[in-house]
Amino acid sequence: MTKRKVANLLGLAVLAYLSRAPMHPYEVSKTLRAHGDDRSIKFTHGSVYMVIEQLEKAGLIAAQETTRNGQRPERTVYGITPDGRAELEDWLRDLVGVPRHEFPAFGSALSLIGALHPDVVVDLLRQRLVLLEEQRSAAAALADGAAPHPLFLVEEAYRQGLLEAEIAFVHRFIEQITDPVSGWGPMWAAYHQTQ
Amino acid sequence: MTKRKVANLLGLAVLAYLSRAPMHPYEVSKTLRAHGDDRSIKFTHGSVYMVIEQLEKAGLIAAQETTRNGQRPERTVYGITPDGRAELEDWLRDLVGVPRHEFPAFGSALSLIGALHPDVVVDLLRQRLVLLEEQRSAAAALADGAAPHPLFLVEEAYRQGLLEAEIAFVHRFIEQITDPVSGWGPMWAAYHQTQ
DNA sequence: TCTATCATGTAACCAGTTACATGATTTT
DNA sequence: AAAATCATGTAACTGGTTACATGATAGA
Repeated sequence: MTKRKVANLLGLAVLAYLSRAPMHPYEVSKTLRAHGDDRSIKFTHGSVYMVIEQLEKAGLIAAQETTRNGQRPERTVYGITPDGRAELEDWLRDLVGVPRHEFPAFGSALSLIGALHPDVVVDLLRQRLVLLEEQRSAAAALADGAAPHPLFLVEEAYRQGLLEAEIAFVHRFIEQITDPVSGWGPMWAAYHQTQ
Repeated sequence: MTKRKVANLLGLAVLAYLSRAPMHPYEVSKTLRAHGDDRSIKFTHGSVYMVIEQLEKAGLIAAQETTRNGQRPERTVYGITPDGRAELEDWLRDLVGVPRHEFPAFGSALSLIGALHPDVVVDLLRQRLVLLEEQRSAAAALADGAAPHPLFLVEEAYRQGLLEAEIAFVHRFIEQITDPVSGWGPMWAAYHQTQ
């Protein structure tokens, strides 16, 4: 895959929204937030302006008109271009069709966890479990609240799957450390001393 | 949590390594790669230099000596400071103890997937499954290759858990779309026409 | 009417990636 | 001895975040 002009996934979301109707940046920002896209895509007010600028430079969107409402700053309305539509389709296909290596923070922490004493690790994992289970409840509540169609919650379902997997993993990990007969705790603690 | 001076997780890894022994940047880079930390932490040659500079500015590490070997460029050896040790401990505790919201790319794509036709989505999901299952085999092979202690593979175990969850999710999703009696396909396709 | 919040955008700063530079060592 | 790769670092570019600016509207 030849590197995309605009890499930021926020750009994809903007393309998706502009493919329905032209909008000005602030409106895009509002709409994204209103639709709860901030749960699945990281963005701030500022980054929306930035990415729109990039998309325009790349020819994927184009300014359509500039209006002014009283003394408010001018608003430029952008629309998607044919290239933009093609990019939207291609990009989405790629993301769905081919999994990419990711770097979840908890994974990074796990790879360095030897630097902590096993006793404190167990405490922390228990604390994490509590918080994860809270998230699970919150997610369940969300799933109950009626959505227009479950397709709108598919991203939530995915998240929940990951959440369950993490909970299960943390449970297993705690047991591996604390198992009275074959637990890693003692060896780990001894190794930890040597630093 | 008051914002960390150095946010990049690569900085955490560098602190962890320097807490065992002082090193010069290139050596850090090599060691990280040799230990396979590039599976859990994203970094390049260049970013190691950058993050070391940041850590030094923040007082978490300090230059210890500058040596020179023939005509090669000078090497500056860095060691961790007491502040650095404290930060390492605190940061790791935080990462393990409290889960943070993340933004996996597949999740982002799912939130926008309505922009694709359901038929192509099903194809893409099937393709994804194939690739995910390849990853699963590769991971299993890795787990068999003898590690000094399973603790060194704990990050892999975590990854595998997530992988299984994703595979299960994709299976379910395909069925939800294609189920002959209550599948979302037709409604989705109709909606998709309207654009 | 004063204050808070919304609407809208710009500018400055900082972090991260990529490309480049150059001597040393190893391979062919 | 030429070519490739390793060892080591710097510099330039680009992307993203944060902070700021300012008029409009709504609530107390």
